[in-house]
Amino acid sequence: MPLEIPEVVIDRLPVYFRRLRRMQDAGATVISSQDLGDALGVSSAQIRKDLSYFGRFGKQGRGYSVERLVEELRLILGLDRRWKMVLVGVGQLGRAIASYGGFEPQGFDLVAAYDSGEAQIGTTVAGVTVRDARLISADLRESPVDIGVVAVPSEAAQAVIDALVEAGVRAILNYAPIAVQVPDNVELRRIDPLVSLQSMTYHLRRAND
Amino acid sequence: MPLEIPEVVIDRLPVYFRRLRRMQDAGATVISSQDLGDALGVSSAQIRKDLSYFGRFGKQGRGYSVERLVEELRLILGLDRRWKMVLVGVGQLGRAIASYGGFEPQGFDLVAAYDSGEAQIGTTVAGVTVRDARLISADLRESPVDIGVVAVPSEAAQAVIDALVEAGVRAILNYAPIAVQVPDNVELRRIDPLVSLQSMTYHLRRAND
DNA sequence: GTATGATTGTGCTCCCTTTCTCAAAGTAGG
DNA sequence: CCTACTTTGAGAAAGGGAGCACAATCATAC
Repeated sequence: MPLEIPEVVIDRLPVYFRRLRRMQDAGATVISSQDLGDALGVSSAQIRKDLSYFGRFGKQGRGYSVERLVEELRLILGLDRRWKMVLVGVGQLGRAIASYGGFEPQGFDLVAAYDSGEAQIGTTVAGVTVRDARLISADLRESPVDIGVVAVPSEAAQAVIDALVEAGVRAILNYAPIAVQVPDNVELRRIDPLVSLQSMTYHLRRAND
Repeated sequence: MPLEIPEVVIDRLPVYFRRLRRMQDAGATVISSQDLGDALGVSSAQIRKDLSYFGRFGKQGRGYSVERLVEELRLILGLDRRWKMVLVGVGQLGRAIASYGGFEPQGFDLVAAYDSGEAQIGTTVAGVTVRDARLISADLRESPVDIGVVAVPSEAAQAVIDALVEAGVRAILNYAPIAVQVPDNVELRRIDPLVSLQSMTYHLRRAND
């Protein structure tokens, strides 16, 4: 199983997982790759191939057990436990992220928040008290966390991320609109709505039909 | 120029654009593909090939004029004009999006907001008054917009997006955590932090080093 | 029990993307 | 002007992912 699994495959698994859970809630017990693919807008072959990297979960003539698949994906993705997150940057964007209610039910707990601004330090956000960003290193050495969520201005992003990595954080979710560098052993994802908008306008400009 | 340009190339252009503008602000007049690649963590060959789809902007032995390249990318991406956006869904997430100050300076104007909840209709967000979501169709027929930003609950997302597409919107930015379908001639991007987190935990689980 | 139909898992092929490579073109210094 | 160095643009090669196709397997109906 520890053979090379393409990154694109990993990125699709959460999408499958989410859809399957909805189907499970809706009472479905069995699903074919065809039907799942139709629901998600991908080909059935892709779903079968993606899943086959991890095992043989289906039955010919029948399809996949929804329950079984949900449990397998939960294990594969590491969602059978809770993960600790820290937020750095509690400006408007940071506060919105912290108060977004969608993380906690999925196993992601915000355990601390940091900022470098006098005005923010000491305030409360989503149940935690905002601490001085200079304490990141010391705090995380004492009680490690899994994921760093970065919502600071572009200029500060690289330094904040360096500090998080230095403090042992191995996964970063970057909301700052800038390209940052991390070592190979650190996972980085960026949330960048402006880039999405700007790639859509390329197509809009050409769609004079 | 209207030959087939890969989607992945388009998705990288805004990243190049943003970095080049920062370099321009910093006073840089010339940049090599090597240096730009180093700054962004991509190969110089990729940058040269990406740019070569659109023209020959560089000079051998010298590199690219930063100013020239910024202007070319601005035109390519359609950022030499302003774009009208509507927001659907003004709950916590929607309000955070609306009040995010990063869109307007880049040419994206929020011109209207909609919600289906009594409690929200009539309130104000980011300078616009929230209207009944049932008015989307009529409103947009009268004054068309370019981009729809969707921040409604998962259950409502597909219906809202169908309504926007029906009303002539050709680009959708979807914040709802669900896979939705659009016709081929409509651009769709999704902003999905939870999927990003869940693909990172796959790697975290395996990184017991 | 048998026939019919459905569906998986996977080898194979095709296509798309990235990287390699180098001739051509430009720069800089003396 | 000449030499040494830099960098682009693009053809060729390599690499990787997606879809096709089908044998194997399971379900169902009668």
